[in-house]
Amino acid sequence: MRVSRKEAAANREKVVTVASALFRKHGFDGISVSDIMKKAGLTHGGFYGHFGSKDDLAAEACTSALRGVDSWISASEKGGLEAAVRNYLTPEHRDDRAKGCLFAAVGSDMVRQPRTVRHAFTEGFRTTIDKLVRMLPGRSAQARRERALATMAGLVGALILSRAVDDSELSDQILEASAKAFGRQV
Amino acid sequence: MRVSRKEAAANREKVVTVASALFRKHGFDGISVSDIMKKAGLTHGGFYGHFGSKDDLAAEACTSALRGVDSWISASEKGGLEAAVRNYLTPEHRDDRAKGCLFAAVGSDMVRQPRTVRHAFTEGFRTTIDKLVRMLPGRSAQARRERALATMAGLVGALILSRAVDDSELSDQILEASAKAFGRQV
DNA sequence: TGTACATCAGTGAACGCGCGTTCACTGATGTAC
DNA sequence: TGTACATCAGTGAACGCGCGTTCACTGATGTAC
Repeated sequence: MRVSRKEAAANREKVVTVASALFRKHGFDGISVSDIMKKAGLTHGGFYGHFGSKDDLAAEACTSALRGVDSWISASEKGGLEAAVRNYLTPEHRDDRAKGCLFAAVGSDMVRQPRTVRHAFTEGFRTTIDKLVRMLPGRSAQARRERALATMAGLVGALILSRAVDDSELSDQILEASAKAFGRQV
Repeated sequence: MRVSRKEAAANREKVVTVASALFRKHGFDGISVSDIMKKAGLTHGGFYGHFGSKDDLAAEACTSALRGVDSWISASEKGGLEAAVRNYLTPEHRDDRAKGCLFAAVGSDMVRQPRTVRHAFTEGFRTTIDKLVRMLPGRSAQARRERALATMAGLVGALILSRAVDDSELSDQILEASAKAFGRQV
């Protein structure tokens, strides 16, 4: 059953990618090592040849998920802040957690995660803020950074609440009101 | 071992109160029925005399936790929106999840909860927005409501991110930048 | 009001289950000659 | 380049554990007379 090193490396990467989607969809406690491995086309026994623990995978999966920020930022570069906000607060993003923003997918669970996972999350957050700052107009660097922090908070909160609520009309209203508020000058 | 009806009713209420704090602190999956009952001064076997399931308790605990919104709103009534924002985005609120806002405590997990729990959350959210709308100045009712929705999103997102991040300096910056942004005219 | 009995709130052992993790094994890959 | 053997990626059964839930039991409460 041995597999070439190249294949093994590809398998490992597949597991991380699959995990980053499944953790976002189901939460860290909502998906098992066994199910992750199955979705990656493997059996659960091989897991510990690649990762030290489920938590270790979670940390890597966070880092992997946060690479998606790049595509969001670059897709919004021309339109500036308003485009970034509009691209983030869409019904499609709300309805597809597996491919969406990690901050919104597991944000309120992060405080209960082990050090390594929180650290990966935090580094990804810093990177995101830095990229957002570069998109913003504004006088001082300080003012731009403050605005980036508040805007990110607004976006994450809006997406989380729009997902949490069980009424699709209210959910749409949250997205629209937030897009309007955070897309213009705060 | 039987206990008077009055005591039984008080025990039931105690379980709901304790659960509302423990769910906020540990998340729905992070605390067991057994531990909740222990914290309420009872043993786990009696649980199903009061509740149909852990999920049923979770729904009641959400409703209970959302009654705390009243004290936040009334404590901020004189100072208006700015006071409400300042009262919400404090380090104390960030550091005491058990007594804090349910939206921020379990927001990103809510989409994965059973119908009854999401419904309790949603009704509490509606009530909160209605109360917040009444605090806001502004022209049309529509504009005030939109502003309330966006502000609540900003507050919840800021609190969640300030808790998620593993760097206390960054955490404080999130709170301060968000308080500044959401406390003034959006 | 007092007695006799039915009720039922709470106890703690036990259940089945799925979880994260371990391990002996398999057989293709990689390497030494 | 070809052969012989060591390596090790992946398999699937098994582990101990804690979970939500059930149940037979206890004994104080509530009620009927």
